This record gives sequence, structure tokens and C-alpha cells, in this order.
Amino acid sequence: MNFRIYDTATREVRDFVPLEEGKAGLYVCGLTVQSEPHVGHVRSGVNFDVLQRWLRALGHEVTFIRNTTDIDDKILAKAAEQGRPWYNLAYDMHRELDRAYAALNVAPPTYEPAATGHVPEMVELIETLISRGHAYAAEDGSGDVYFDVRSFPDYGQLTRQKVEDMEAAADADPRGKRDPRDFALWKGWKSEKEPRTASWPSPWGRGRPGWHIECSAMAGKYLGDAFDIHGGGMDLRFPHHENEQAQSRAAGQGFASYWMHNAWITTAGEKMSKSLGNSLTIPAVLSEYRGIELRYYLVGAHYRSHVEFSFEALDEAATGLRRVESFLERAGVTTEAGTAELADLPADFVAAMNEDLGTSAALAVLHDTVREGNRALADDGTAGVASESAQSSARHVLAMLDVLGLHPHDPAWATGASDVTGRLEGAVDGLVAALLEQRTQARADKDFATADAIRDRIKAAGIEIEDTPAGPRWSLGAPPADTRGK
RNA sequence: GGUGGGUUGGCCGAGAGGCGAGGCAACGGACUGCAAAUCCGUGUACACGGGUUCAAAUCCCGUACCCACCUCCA
Repeated sequence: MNFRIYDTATREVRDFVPLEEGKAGLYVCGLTVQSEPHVGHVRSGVNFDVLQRWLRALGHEVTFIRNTTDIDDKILAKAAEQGRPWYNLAYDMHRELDRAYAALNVAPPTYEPAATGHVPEMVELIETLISRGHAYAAEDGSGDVYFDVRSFPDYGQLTRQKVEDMEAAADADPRGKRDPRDFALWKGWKSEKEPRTASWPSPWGRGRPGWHIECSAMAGKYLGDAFDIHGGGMDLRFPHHENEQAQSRAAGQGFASYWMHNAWITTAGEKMSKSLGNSLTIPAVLSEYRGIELRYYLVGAHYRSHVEFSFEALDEAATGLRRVESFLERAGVTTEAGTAELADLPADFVAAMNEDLGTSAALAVLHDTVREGNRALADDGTAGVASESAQSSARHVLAMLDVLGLHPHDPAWATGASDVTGRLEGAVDGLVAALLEQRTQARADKDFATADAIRDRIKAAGIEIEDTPAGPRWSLGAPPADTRGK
């Protein structure tokens, strides 16, 4: 069975056929680094990370390019507001984003080009567009260069819109434009309003690139004239992706074969916006939840479905994940992250993933396998040793988790955890062990009042106790509900 | 005005003509000193009104409500 993906351009699920057998070229629009990343931003990162991992699992050699936009109007405006250099803000937020990705086990791409590092490539592309009659320098002396929408008959093809129905682009003073829908490829430097550091030399004078041209230039540079998949968030379809495609194709390139767009995370029914409250920034959420829990929550919904974010739902997801983790612990099996192979995965799981990354259905297979394993474990009696059947289930579970970037022993989850965390765990383990010894003695003496009092005290400290055939086990309980997300 | 998406059980969340995805919660049973964990069992959900069909959550027509994009956006 083939891997099939929903292509936004054709609005249908199609077999994935790479341009070159065994290879996959993937370009994803990353973020404009202008503020702390929130849950919505990171959803895109996680979704395309799953895509990338799945392509690899299927045996493709993946070249994954994800850009960052480190110069634009908002960055300049925010930096000015905060009284610091724009490049400092961008760099700072970029590091914040890297931390967020790392905390969610989003693997780094093959390369992460930044717009400011590719100005010559953009200038080259703009020159090509001008020479082919698809772009022109504004005649008002502003130093702007525009893409000539009317010169490219396919404009609007990606989002099925007619040029006549579109509203005018507001990205520059319309006086220099031939058509109000023309969009900026290059923005002349406004010396009185913008810092000189935010301008680069060009044949049209100092200036900076328009928003869309960077992706055309960088995708072309790193993936070639034609490549397989282009991804990004739903809101980028228009104008960003429409314009990218227009630029690249007008320049004679084939560009992307497939377009994939991830849906939104909303809060209180509204799109999460950078201007909204910041309780949902990644650092804030990770102060209450483990990265693996947030990732599991995000993977649980199909990438094209809207998700209404709530801490209640995140709690549920965390509980569900703990069920899986608890099974693995009791089965006593572990594997190394990143070693899963297609052969280790249940056929139903593979089928689910092959159908446009059906992660929800894939998790259903995961849970079915966990139940099988638990059943085997329950049948294993009191010997305390997991049977071959239970171990086999555990290996399947680990392989599935691995492919989804949810392997519990992936060193990535240790990101941010210092040595102190490990030492603290050891210390807690020692203290709890001492208390548990007392409790075990009390139980042996049939002094259940004392035994239960000890258990209650441990529980009050946020630690759950389970009695197993092999003796008591402790684990950290869920965070108290009344403190979350504040 | 143009383009696209959505409404599924107490909750989250898949599915897209025919055996009730899965999770969380709840209830009953097993296990346990009691719990916890685990296992077994318990649900006749698909916004509304029509229609097509042997069969509709799924297709068609209509209605209501919600959301996104239309040049800042993951």
C-alpha cells in the first residue's frame, strides 16, 4: 500500500510519488521570529516532524528545509517598540523557538535557512522575473519591485481564486503599482523610518526583501527547481503560498508537487494569535506538562483537523500517555529511540499512517496493542517476569511511539532537565523507599491503619503508590488541576 | 462579495454508504486487607428538515449555527 497525502492544490488524497525514487524533498514554512512560540506554532512543527519521520520510516532519504523569517515589518516594529536592534529580537526569539522544538522532540531539519542570509539569491530571482516580464520596478522612485499578477495567467490557481475577486494587496503604497493586487518582491529602504541595518544593496537601491520571495529563493537553492512537498499552516495558503508558487513558476521552475497545510489550534473558539494572551506559550505550558505529553496531545488529532485547545483535553491526553508508559515499564522492555523499522510496526498502524498521516487511527492501534500487552501481563501471574507475548507487544508499542517521535526513552526528552533533576529523583526515590519499607512492614503486621496513613502522606506529596506482585512502585502523580495553565 | 472548512455519545477525538476507531470519565464484575494499576463487561453518538438506496453519520437538496483565508499570521 502506498503513502497517500491530501494535496491542498488538487483537494484530493493522492499517492505520493517522489520526483526521484527513494528520495523526498520537503520545504516547510517556519516562523517569523518575532515573539515567543505558542502551542499553535508548535503544532505545525510537530505535524511536519511526523511527516518527515514517516517518510524516513518508509525508506525515503529526506531533505527537509524549514526556513525562518528573520526580517519583516513586525520584527522591525516590535524591536523599535522594545528599543532594541531588530536582529537581536529575531535572534532571541529564534533561540526560544529552537528550545520549544527541542522540548517537543521536533527533529532539526536538514537545514534551516534564514531570510537575511539569502538576499543575493532573492535578488537574482527578482532579476529573472523582471527579465521574463513578470515583475517591474515601481515608477514612483520608492525602490519597490512588484510582481505583475496580470502577467501570470495561473495566478490564483493554488487557492482557486479569480484575480478579479481578490482584494487589493496592502503591502505597499499602491501608487507605484500597475494593479492593486501586485505584491512586493523588494521593498525600498525608507531611510527616515527604518534602520540601515535592515537594508541590503540591490540593483534597485538599498532595500529589503518582500515576504514571499525568500521561500521561492531558498526552496530553489536547497531543493532545486522542482521538489516534492511544500508545507505550512492553513493561513499561509493565501497570499504566501499562492505568491511563492507564482514567483517560482513565473521564473520557469516547477516548484512543489504536493501542498500540505495543517489546521488551527484555537482557544475559546478563536485562532491563537500572537497578539493574544501568552498563557499558551510553550515555556508556560511546559512549566506544567512534560514535552512528551504536549506532543502526544498534538499527535492525537489529525493534522488537518481544527483543535480546540483546553487544559482538560491536555490532561486527558497526559493520562492516556501514562497508561502507555506504565505498560512499558511493567513489561520491562526498552529499545533505543530512532531504531524502529517498518517491520516492527503493526500492519494497521502502517495503513493508518499511509492514509494521509492518520495519527488518530494510529494511536488507536497503539492502544489496542497496549491492551493486548496488559492482558498478557495479567496472564503472566506473579512470577514478575513478562512473557514473550507481553514483551512482543511492548516492542511494537515502542516502535510505534518511535515513529511518532514519542519514544519515552528518547534522550530528547531530557532536554532542559539538568543533572539536578536526576539527583532529585534519586533522592526522592530513597525517601519514598524508606517510607515504603515501613508500610510494607505494617502491612505484614496487618497494621493497615498505619500502612494506609503512610500511603496517604506520600500521596499528599504528589506521589502515587501501586502495589504490584513485585512490590510497591511509586510514580509522580498528575499535576493538581487547580494550578494548571495559570 | 469571493474561496475553503466544520457541527459525531458526559468530554476529547477518528471515520466518510453496510461488522459501534481509540482515549478520558462513569457504572458493574474480577484481582486487592483496602486502594491503585490491570483485565472483563456496560453506550443503540453523528446539528436540523427532506430525498436517493435493500442499507446513510457517510451521497443529494434545503435550513441553522460556527470557523478560517481574501496581502501581518503556524
